[in-house]
Amino acid sequence: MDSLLDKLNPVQREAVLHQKGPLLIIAGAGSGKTRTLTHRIAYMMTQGISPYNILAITFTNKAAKEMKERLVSMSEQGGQVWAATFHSTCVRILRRDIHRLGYDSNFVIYDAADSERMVKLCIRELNLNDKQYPHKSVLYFISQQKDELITPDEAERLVNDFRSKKYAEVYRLYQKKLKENNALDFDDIIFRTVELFSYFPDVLERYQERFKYLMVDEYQDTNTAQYRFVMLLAEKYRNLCVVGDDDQSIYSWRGANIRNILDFEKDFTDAKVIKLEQNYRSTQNILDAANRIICNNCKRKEKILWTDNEAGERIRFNVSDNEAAEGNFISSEIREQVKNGSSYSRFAILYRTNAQSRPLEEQLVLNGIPYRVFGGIRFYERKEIKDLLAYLRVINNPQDGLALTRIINVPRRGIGDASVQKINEYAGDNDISFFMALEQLDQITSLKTRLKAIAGFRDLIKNLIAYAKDHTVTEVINETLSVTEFTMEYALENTEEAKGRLENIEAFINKATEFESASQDKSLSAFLEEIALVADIDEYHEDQETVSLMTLHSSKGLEFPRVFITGFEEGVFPSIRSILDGGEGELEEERRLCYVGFTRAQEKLYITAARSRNRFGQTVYNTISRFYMEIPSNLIETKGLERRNRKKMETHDNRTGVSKYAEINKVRNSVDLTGAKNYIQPKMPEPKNVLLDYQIGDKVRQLKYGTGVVKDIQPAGADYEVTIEFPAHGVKKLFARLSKLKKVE
DNA sequence: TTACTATGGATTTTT
DNA sequence: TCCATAGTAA
Repeated sequence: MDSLLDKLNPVQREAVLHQKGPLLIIAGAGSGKTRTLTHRIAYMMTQGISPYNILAITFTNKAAKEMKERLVSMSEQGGQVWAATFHSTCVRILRRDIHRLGYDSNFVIYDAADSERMVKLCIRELNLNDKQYPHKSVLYFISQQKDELITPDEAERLVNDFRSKKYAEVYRLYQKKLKENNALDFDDIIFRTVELFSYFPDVLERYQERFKYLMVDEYQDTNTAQYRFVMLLAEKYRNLCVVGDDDQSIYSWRGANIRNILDFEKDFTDAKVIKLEQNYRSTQNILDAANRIICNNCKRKEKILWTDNEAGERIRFNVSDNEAAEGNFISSEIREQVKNGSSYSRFAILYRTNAQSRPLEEQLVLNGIPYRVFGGIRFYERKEIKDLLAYLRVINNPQDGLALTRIINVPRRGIGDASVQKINEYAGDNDISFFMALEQLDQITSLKTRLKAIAGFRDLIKNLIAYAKDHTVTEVINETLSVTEFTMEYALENTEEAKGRLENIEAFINKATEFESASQDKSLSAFLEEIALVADIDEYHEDQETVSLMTLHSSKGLEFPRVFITGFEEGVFPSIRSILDGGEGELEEERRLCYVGFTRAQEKLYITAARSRNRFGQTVYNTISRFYMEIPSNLIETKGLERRNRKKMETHDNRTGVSKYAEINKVRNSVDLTGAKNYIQPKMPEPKNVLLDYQIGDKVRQLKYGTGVVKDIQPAGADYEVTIEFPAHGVKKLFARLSKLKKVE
């Protein structure tokens, strides 16, 4: 028990010992926040507090998982603590009680793309013009309202002008449709839970009793809805500990309200406030620069990070002629250091926007540097995966009209918009769901020649639903793939892109298999739910031998020995929008983003800029980021800028410099980057054909399932599907290439 | 119904 | 430049 406290510094210890009543921990970057939180929970349990009464809320699955793992390693009861994201916590609460709000407890969760499709439908249905009412901004409006706990009725009352009224009208229709589809979007998950707590005190009380001790991580990122959720839960026992850093608030555009953390002491006048200011991550030079930059923001809680670490090297600032040269500089720097014994995984390349990754990737490819891009188009947002998921969603819940209309013509079966429209009309007239309309197809006389194709689709779905009743998720996926001939189009295409898609499908099947072996609840609905609530960054593992590329936003919470911050230019970082129409508020958020970026670096920080870069196909000339001027010159070593021009980058010079890179541009253009999002340069080229050193009847070993006997081997595209009977896990179908089967004697 | 061309818009995105 | 969308031809 004492050893728990021994591992902490005095301030951290103070936070751990304060167990009852409101507590605000301001945790600077790299100050051992997670350590403090987990120790606090572990210490609680030694003081006789039941793990059953503790709730720790995070924003990402990754943070929740990390916390759980640490707790398990620290305490026997650690595994019983409820540590989860806002969304998964609320989903669990809703599954139990949402029927009180008139929803069915097996509601589906819409992701961003589903919401977008739904908004488009609503705009069309209200006969609004997409030019005057762009779906993106309507979607943003709706999300904003929900973050602020504003219902459609209230929204309509709150706004005055005609256009905003229309926005509110779309919101109302959107909400109505979601309910008809028994669906919740991400914002609803929080909103409906707050509603549930507000309208049904008995439900609230049950959870207040259950969660007598609350902890909220990244509190600076909470929006109004999440704030209400926390306040309601904490109201009764007031054992609320929030942890955050106002300087790392970078999601205000997603509704995060920085005031939540700044006003905590007003919400709880008896709150204890603890500041963790000792940094264990970065060198003094990096910290000094970060401190100096963030000091330029006015609305913040005063704090100065310090460290016992050595001063370290100076920050390196490098200006190149164009973005190709920028990428090349980074690549040679990495190559040089790896040659001297460093490893790829020690490097991260950060940028403001995802679009910046491509020219960087090109240079990495040219230099043979293995890398991995995080974010961008997510795995579950890829077309082929979304299509396959839509099938699963329909099988799970045929009332899911959005999913149903997505796949009705995938792969092509000659059912176009016109037919869908007619079915929709019939469904609307008779007040039934799309699927019900399919059941009564014969009544829809207008369909004529298309009737047969549609009936075929309907029967296909019905068969799959029946099949799913007594088969596992993986089997259902395989069955779906085979009866729909889903992969046929891709297999025939035989392009790099199509190959990538097939690989994604394989990877998806593997995810399903993984799910089945890891999860308690192996049902299809549990699988879909898990998928709905994961992000790509959750997949980040330190052990991959690759350089990591990601946006500055995605990098929050991570650390790397060596960090490159790229595109350090006016209009790129800070972004053009924050300069043009943002006002000081948005610029301050950019500055916080810069602070986040700097504090990711442990040993060495590089900042790079390019004099010119391509923007939407046109060359633009940027000046150096204003943030550069905020770094004291003794902390930074600058290359590529004339001394007299340090304050202001030239605008028209150096067009000649481009020719220096003409050579490399030629090579660059010949590099095929299709599907290179997750490009990992293989050390040895992988064999095109899968060589199998086992046959039917052989005993093989697989990482997860152990040993089993091969029952069948079937070709599947460029791969083989191997059926194996495992004594401990039953019969599994695995892809040879991905499941790494080894023959055992 | 689909396959083509023209047009205009384009941050960040924990779930 | 890349992408989604709208309009048109077949």
